[in-house]
Amino acid sequence: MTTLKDIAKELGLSPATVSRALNGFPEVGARTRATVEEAAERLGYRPNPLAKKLVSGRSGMIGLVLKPDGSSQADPTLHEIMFGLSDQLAQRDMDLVFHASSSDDLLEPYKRLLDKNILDGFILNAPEEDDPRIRFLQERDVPFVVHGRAAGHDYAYYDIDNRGLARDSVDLLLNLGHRRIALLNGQAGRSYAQDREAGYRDAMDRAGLTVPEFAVQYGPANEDHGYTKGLALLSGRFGPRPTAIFCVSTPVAAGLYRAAQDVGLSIPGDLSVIAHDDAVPQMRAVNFEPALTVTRSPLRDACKPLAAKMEALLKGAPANTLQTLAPVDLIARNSTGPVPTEGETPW
Amino acid sequence: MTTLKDIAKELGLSPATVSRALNGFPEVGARTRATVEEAAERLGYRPNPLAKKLVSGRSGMIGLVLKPDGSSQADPTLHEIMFGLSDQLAQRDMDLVFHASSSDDLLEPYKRLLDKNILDGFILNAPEEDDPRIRFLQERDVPFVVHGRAAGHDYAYYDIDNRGLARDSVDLLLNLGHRRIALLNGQAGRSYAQDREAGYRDAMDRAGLTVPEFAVQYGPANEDHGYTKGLALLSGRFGPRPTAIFCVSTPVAAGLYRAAQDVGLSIPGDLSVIAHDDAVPQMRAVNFEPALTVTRSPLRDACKPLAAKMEALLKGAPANTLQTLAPVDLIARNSTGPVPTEGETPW
DNA sequence: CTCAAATTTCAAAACGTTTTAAATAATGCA
DNA sequence: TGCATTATTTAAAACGTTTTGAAATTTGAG
Repeated sequence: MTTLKDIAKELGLSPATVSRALNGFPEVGARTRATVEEAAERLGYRPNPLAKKLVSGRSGMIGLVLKPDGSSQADPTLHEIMFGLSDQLAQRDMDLVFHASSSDDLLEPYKRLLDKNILDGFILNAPEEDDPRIRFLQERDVPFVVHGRAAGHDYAYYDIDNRGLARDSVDLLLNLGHRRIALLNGQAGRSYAQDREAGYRDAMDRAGLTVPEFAVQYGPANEDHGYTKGLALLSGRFGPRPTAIFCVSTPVAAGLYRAAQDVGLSIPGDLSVIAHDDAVPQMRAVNFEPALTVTRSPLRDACKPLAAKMEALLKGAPANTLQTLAPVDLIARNSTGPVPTEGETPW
Repeated sequence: MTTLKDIAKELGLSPATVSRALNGFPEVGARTRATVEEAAERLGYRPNPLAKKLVSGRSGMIGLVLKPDGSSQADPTLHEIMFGLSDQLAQRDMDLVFHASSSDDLLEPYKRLLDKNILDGFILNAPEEDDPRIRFLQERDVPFVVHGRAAGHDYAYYDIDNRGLARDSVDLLLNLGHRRIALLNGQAGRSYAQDREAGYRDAMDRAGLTVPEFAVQYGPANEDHGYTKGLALLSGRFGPRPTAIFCVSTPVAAGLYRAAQDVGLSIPGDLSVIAHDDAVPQMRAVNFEPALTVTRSPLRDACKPLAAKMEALLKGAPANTLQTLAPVDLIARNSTGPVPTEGETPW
């Protein structure tokens, strides 16, 4: 391993000059710089990041803690985030230190990693209302960026406009004449679920429609949940069945499709379905039969801003200037249609 | 942040003594040690790992590079490995640095991480025959442990006895009277696929049975592959259909179940199915209908030995003493039964 | 008590870099 | 030419630890 000193000795220069030459400082002579660069290349010099970080106080390592809790198991969204994030961080010369927390103390893995004293910051996902992780990191003054955003956010985040997309989705259904519109939501505590519910209620309110309690169902955003809760809604057990359902994710919609088939309802003839699409590769909305109408925002798209915000944060940008709320496109396909005539009466 | 020097100053000792006291060196007085430990506790001292590693040359970071290639659709096995590995490494005070290689140069991410000069070693998965990654790491003298094992292995690895489990599976089918036994294999290049095929052929050979070319089908070990290739085998297009099929994974078996249903064949009446089970939580062999007969070795079980081997390797153990080939259990359930009378003639 | 041996502690160097403050060399201007 | 600037380079300190070799202290035997 050739070090800075080796180069300095080789050229009869001081380590300081070599350091500056290689780091593009302005006060180094053009000739000197050229010589140094040539020597560095020739000797195959690779700076030792530990040494660099020791003095700069930065390690270039960003932590990501995920909990392998039963429901989020094999979650394709986690997959998507991890791969995308790793890629985007790498492009900014940072690395992803991944930790799976098996402990059920949420904070334990953060404490452990912080104690090791080697991370520059964290990326959090799936925040909840009044999230203890956020409080903890703020208390300790550790830089972090959140994917998503909970109420009263005074930190760096990237989120999509969940409230807006829900409003848009419901508006589309309202314009098609639907009145009995249900929501197959995500887990109750999650802020994205709360925001989408708020948007849903905004639109329903504005249309003067009341929302019976059973019309909003919570659960993990997977196919099983879509199937069982979809079946329950369509069975008519709660009263007249909805003519349109807004699903919190495409897997939920897939479950709902199955439920509709089992009950003998056609889409979009008897039931309109719209969903939010995270655009994970293995569940493509276009491949649904009929093709699924969605609001679409690829999870991958979140990774770049998350990495960029982390970079900015570490460079000293104040957290409250690093907040993004991204708008979402609505893509109309074939799973939404006019309300069936017998369904025009509201709940 | 309190440092070693802070403690030294606080107690009127030298940093050297404090260091030794905290690291359990024998030559430090009992009283001194007690005082130091007390002070360290009181001041909330956390050693700076960068500094430590700078002098020791170790970082405690282990790299894992995965390629998000299209076919590995949200691969639950990757998920399982990542979570398990992170956990096991953490227990040994190491951390997982995860990198998703989007580049199609296999070696690029390894080079990049090595150039950063911060990793102690790598964990590789899914080796192929004459794997370029292995050659590369051996050339550079970088410690690594392989999950799986390719031919001519002179490195540290943990693998299951793929050849043996395939042999056992086929033997079970042979004992039930089956003669036309097919293999739905994984991707052709992968060493685990080659080993299982070898075991399959061992057993068939020993029974004096010839294996027609179409009886072994390759592809990604997912449900789609199981369905399409299963359908092809069961269609009779290649000749008399197999009466038993050995599947390389439970998702493949799930696809095959669907195919059998579509063709109108009952399991195990018309078709016996056996699979290897990685025991990922979202595809449980007991929940198959009928419950799936499998050879079972949880992926999770691989993580502990992998982490342990890495630890040993870094402590200086020679790689060829760190090779494990784990035996696999066969669990008979309800998807295997006696050969149907019309199926007793071999291919 | 005394002296050698054993135990404990210390000062300083080392790891590979960056940064500060000071020194030297080069340039410009009168 | 001489002096003040400016441009370039250097030596040394710093980051927080471990380790080496020496020094100081304690212990034990005679």
